[in-house]
This record gives sequence, C-alpha cells and structure tokens, in this order.
Amino acid sequence: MGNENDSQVMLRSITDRLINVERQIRDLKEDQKDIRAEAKSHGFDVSALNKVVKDYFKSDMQKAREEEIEAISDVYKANLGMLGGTPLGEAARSRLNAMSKPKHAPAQQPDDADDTAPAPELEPEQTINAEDIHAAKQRGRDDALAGKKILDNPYVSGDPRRAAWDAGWCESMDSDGMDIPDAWKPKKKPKKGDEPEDGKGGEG
Amino acid sequence: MGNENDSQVMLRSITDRLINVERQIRDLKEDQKDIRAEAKSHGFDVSALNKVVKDYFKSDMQKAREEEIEAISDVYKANLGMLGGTPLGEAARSRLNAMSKPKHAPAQQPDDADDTAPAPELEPEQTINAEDIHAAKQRGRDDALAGKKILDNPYVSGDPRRAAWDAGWCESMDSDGMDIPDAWKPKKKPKKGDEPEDGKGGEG
Amino acid sequence: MGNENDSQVMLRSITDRLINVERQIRDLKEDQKDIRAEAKSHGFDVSALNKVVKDYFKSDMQKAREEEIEAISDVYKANLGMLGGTPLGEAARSRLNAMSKPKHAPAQQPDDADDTAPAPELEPEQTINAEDIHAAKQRGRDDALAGKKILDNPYVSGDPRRAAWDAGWCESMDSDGMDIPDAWKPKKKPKKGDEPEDGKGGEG
Amino acid sequence: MGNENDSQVMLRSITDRLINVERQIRDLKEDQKDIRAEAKSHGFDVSALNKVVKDYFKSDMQKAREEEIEAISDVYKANLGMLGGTPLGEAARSRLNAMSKPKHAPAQQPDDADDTAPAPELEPEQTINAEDIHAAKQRGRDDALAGKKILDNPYVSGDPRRAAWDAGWCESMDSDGMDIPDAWKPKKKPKKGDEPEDGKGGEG
DNA sequence: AATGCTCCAGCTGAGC
DNA sequence: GCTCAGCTGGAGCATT
Repeated sequence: MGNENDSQVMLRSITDRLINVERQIRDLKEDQKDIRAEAKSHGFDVSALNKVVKDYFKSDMQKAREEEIEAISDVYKANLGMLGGTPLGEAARSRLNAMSKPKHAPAQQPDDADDTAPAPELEPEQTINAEDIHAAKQRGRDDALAGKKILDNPYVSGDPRRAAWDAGWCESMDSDGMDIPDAWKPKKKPKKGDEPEDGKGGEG
Repeated sequence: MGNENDSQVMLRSITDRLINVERQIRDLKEDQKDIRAEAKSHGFDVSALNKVVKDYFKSDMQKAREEEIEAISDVYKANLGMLGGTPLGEAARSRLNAMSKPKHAPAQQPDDADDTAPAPELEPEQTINAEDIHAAKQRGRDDALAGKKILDNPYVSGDPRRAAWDAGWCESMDSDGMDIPDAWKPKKKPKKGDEPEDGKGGEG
Repeated sequence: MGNENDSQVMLRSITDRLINVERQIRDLKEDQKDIRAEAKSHGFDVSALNKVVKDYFKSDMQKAREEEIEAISDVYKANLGMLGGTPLGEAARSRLNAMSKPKHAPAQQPDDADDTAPAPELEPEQTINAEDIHAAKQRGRDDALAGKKILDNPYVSGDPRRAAWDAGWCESMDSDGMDIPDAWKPKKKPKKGDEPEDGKGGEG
Repeated sequence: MGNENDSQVMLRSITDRLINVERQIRDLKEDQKDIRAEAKSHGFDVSALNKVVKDYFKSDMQKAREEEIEAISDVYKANLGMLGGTPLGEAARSRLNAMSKPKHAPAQQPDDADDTAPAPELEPEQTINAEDIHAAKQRGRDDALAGKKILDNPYVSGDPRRAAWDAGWCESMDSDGMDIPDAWKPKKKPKKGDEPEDGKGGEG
C-alpha cells in the first residue's frame, strides 16, 4: 500500500517541474525583448547584436562547417557561372588552396607564372569588355591545368576579370574526368559544441 | 432565388483551388527530395547546393542587408574584444572605409603612416606574445585618432596583431563622445526582390 | 570628455545581458530535455505532457479562438461533404446553436419535431445504406428550413445518419441567398493572454 | 575524354532542376496568397479554411495519434485537477472506455449504479458549491473502484460535478499501485499517410 | 545514437 | 501606429 499512487505523484512532479521551467523560459524571453527594445532605442542594429550573441554560442566545428558550405557553394557557383562578377570568397580560396592537387600537372614553380603574362594590372581608365572577361576565364582554365593554385589569380581585387579567372580555374578542377573533385565534397559533420568558457579573444 | 447557394459554390471553389495548389506544392517538395537524394548519392554537398539555390533567389537588397549585418556585427565584436583573433571581414572593412570620418582629425595623408612605424612585417619565426598584441591594439587606437582608415591596417593577413589593430581602431571610432557612431547603426531596409531574370552572371 | 565611450559601455552592457539571458535559456532547455527523458523512461506519453503544459499557458481568448476555428472549419467541411461520417464537433454545435437564426422561418417549437418523424433510433442490427444517408441529409435540409436547430439532430451519436443530417442542415444555412452566413465568418481576434495565476481548477 | 566534365554537367543539371522546382513552388505560394486574399475578401475565415485543407491531407493514423494525445492529456489533466471544470473530451472517454479494466474489481452490472444514488440531475436553479464538487469527485473515485466505466458518469453535460466525477474516476485508475496505467501510455506510432484518393466522405 | 522531417513560434515586412 | 500574414530558424519527434 505504500507505493500506492506512485505514478500520480510522479505525474504531478513532472508536470510541475515542466511548468516551472517553462515559466522561467517565458520570463527570460520577455527580458530578451526588453533588452532588444532598449538597444534599438539607443540606435543599435538589433539584427547585428543577435548575430553577435548567436556567434558567441557557436562552436568552432559549427563555424568550420558553415565556412565549408560557403566555400563549396562558391565553387559550385563558379562552375555554374553564377558568381555574377563576385570573385571567390576567402573561405573558398583557402579551402581550394589547401586541398587541391587540381590535375595531373607536375609540381611547378609559382614563378613560372610570368612566362604566360607579365602582370595584368587594372588601369584607372581601362574598360573591360566581354572579350576580356572571356580571355580571363580561359586563362584561369589554362593556369589551373598548368598547375597554378587558386591563390595565383593574377587579377587584382575589384577587377571583373578576377572573378572570371576564378571561374575558369574552378572549371578545370573537374576536367580530368569522371569523379566529383574532392573540393566539391563535404568533409565531415560538426558536433554540437559546448558553451565557450571565455570567448573574449586574446589580445590580453 | 437565382443567387441561391452562392456562398456555398464559392466555398467549394476556394477549397478546391487551395487543395489543388497544396497538392502541387507537396508533389514538388517530393521532387526536391528526390533531386537532393540524387545529388547526395553523387557526392555533392547538399547544404552547399541549397545555398546556391537560395542565393539565386535572393534580391540584391537582401544581400546588401545581410552584408550590412555581418559588417556591423564585426564592428560590435571588435569593440567587445570578441573577434578572437579573426580580423574584420571584408564587408566590415569596406563599410567602415566608406562611411567613417572617425574623428575630428584633419585630413591627413596615408603616407604619414610610416612616421609612426616603418612596416611591421611578420617574420617567419617571429613569435607574437600578449604584449605585442596589446601594442598593436593601442596602435590601432592611435592610428584611428590620427585619421587613418580601417584599410590602413599595417599588419598582414595571418598576423594576429592584425585583428588587434582592427579592434583598437574600432574602439576609437566611438571615442569622441556620446552618440552611437554612424557605422554602428542600421542603414535602411531591403525590399522584397523579384525573381532574377538571368542570374547566370556576365562573363559572356 | 566624461561621456567618452558611452556607447561602448552600453554596447558591452547590452551584449553581456543578452548573452547571460541566452545562457540561462539554454540551460533551462537542457533541463526540459532531462525532465522529458525521465518522463518517457517512466512510461508517460511525452507529447501528451507537452500538451498539458502548453494548454496550461494558454489564455482563455486563445482557447476561444481555437474553438471558433474548429467550429467554423467543421461547418465548412459539412458544406463540402468532407466530414466523412464524423458528425459536427461540440464546438461547432454550440456555436451554430448560439448564433444562427438560419432562415426566415417563424419561431417554432422544438416539440414540432416529431410531427415529421417519430424518433429514428438506431437498431442493433440495422444496416444503413447510401439511400438512408441521403434521406437523412435531405431531412437535415428540411429541418433547417423548418427552423430546427442544429441540436435537434434526431439521430443518436454513432449513427452514420447523424453526420449526414448535420451536413444537410449546414447546407441550408446558406440557402437563403447571396451573402456569407454569419456562422461562416470569423468573430474577433484573441489577445495574447497572461500567465494563469492558478490553473489548477476548482474542485476544492 | 568523353566523360570529361561529367560532374560539371551533373552539377548544372541538378542546380537547374532545383531552381526550377523552387521557382514553381514560389509561384504556387503566390497563388495560395491570392486565393486566401480572395476568400478573406468574401468574408470567409481563412484560418478555418487552412484547417480544412490541412485536415484534408492528414492520414487516418495521424488523426488517430492526435486524438490519442488529446485523450491522454485529458486524463493527465484530470489527475492533476487541471480540467478546470471541463469534463473529459469525447476522445478520452472512448479511449478509457475501450481499454480500461480499471481495477481488481469483479465484473459488475452497470445497473448496480443506482444502488449508490438515484440519479443526480441538475435542477434549473440549483447551485453547486465546493462541497458538492468534492462529493462528486469522491463519488467518481468510488464508482471507479466499484468497477463503473467512465461512460457511467451520472452527471449531465453542463453540470460542474461532471468534470469532478471524471477527475475522481481517473484518479482511481492509478490507485492499485506501482505501475503506469495502460491508459496513460502512448500506444503506437502513426505512419506518414499518402494523399487521400477521395476525402469527400460517403453521404452519397 | 545519429539523421532527417515536420511542426511551431518568434520575427519581419506589409497593409489599414 | 498597430495589426496581420508570411517566413525563417529551431526544436521535437520519428526513424535507421
């Protein structure tokens, strides 16, 4: 008889605790709203603040995975001609640079670069036409086949030919055949990261 | 009496159309699943593909707003010491460069930079300690007050002092007083953009 | 110079508070997970528990609005022949009973009901065929036109003709013409309700 | 060389198809918006319409699972005294009636009910106080122990004692000891149902 | 245990 | 200015 009503007692215990926790969460969400309203009234960009907080709780693996997605999607866009004049992002560059042995090309010296072209600077008044873009893309393809790395893009930032060269280079990543290039594949999955002990960075 | 049952007829018309549309949507979502499964089986990174598609439908204003959030959150992080060794992103740099007249500083020549220090290169074997970081941050503050621009960061990419200088520079953005700096504020809201007519980019 | 860095201080204050609150919320969500896991391990139905908690925090107005949606959707289904053998729900009945003066019918006595038919009981072995269903629906239409109320459905619960009568009655709600019946329209909007002080009910 | 660029071709095929499907979905969602706006302008309750459509696509198993959750949560509420004057829902009644052999009680005749009390009708002007409620709840407990079924609730709908009797009856469901009553446990899982071939129901 | 799907709520942009 | 619907992101739930 002592264990009578055990499950009723447990039911009450569980629901009480659930309700209690839920109430606290709702209160805290109200607090959040208040803080955000205060921030907004002081002129802060609330979306940016939210991003700061969100990133604060992101684990390194999550960040790494996000960068990988960004990088691979850039490569896809390059191959699809969807970069729309935007060159590859930094994440894509470093990833491609790190992993790709793009071709059957022999190890080459970066110095060999200038045997093809001297150094295509963008002159102040220079106008770039479709033909230039096309040439830059072709040069990207050739350079990739010649063993150049993605970081060897000869065009400066801001030059529309830079994106075209990138696109051409990326295309050639795939040209040796049947299989998906490694740079196109996902690497590994992120794990759920614990809370940062101290995310304040280290400038001490 | 001729208009009898009008609302019933309309009810049926509306529900039939809603059900029909809903059915089509569900079918298309099934198609999506199939395509994604096919892509995955071929080794593609499905998340990256999703990002490509998503970006394809993003309007320019949406993209601009996202970049702005990224930029402002970087500035906030810099001021909070939360960059964690990561220097400002490109979006933040260009934004800060574009909008900030950080101080009451007179127009100065970027060339004046080297009156403070010659050119802090990162030597191969050089080790950076906390003191160096601190000095770099202080230098960032000073440079900002001296009218330097965010793009004048003297440290190269990869140098941990680069982030510290950025952080110091950003701090000084605020030092002239009471109000929120313009660079901290949201600018304007993006409007919902229509579908791209041709997003394939323009390399011809 | 005393107000120097005000916005920086405020930025830190806001982000610290936001991060702190966020951390507490995350901890509480972990607690929720633990409690639910415990409940599940004891054999409780976690979804049902969630519903209990959810309903606990629902305001009366929210509940009323939900009931209204349920009621109106039942009426719509009845008119569309989509009840599929299910009679109107209680909410729909009480709503229809409360608001509808369905027709130009004179005030009548519910007692008049039996002048049409004695009392259609469902006999144990009785089989209902499509013709019976059709007749019941027609009777529902007639009864509605005769001024009967939705609660005057002569068929007992469990009898398939009950749903048909409901459907017929609902159809006639609309037969007098052009406009949407009042019972088809939404009434008013619920407000966000505050937390219940004591929802334990009152059986003393 | 024939299979050169295979993965590029596939990439384009996949993204093109994904974009195409996505575009169709977006168009259909626009259509939905239009239809809903039209419905609203005609006075329909859009939320109720949405519910109609949603229910249309629900499988029988989904509906059954939802009813089960409703039923079990009602039982939980009854045990917690959270029904707040609302008697058990129909789903809960039928579930409890179907599955429960509540106790070690011998098979009894429902007719025995009236040996306890004649027939507690609710008189028009009768006022129910806390004591009555308490007595009704106790009677529910006793009746459960005596082998009465949940459907044997002697109080009529609308009588506040009805809910109290239900609550008492449910309490006794658990009184024989240690383990969770079967009626408290989830039964089985619903499967994802395919689209209904013809959901119009069968009134001929 | 891990993954994917579905649902929900909170947030954002539009409309009166 | 407030309210409302659409949407996106996250969390729960089911599955393998």
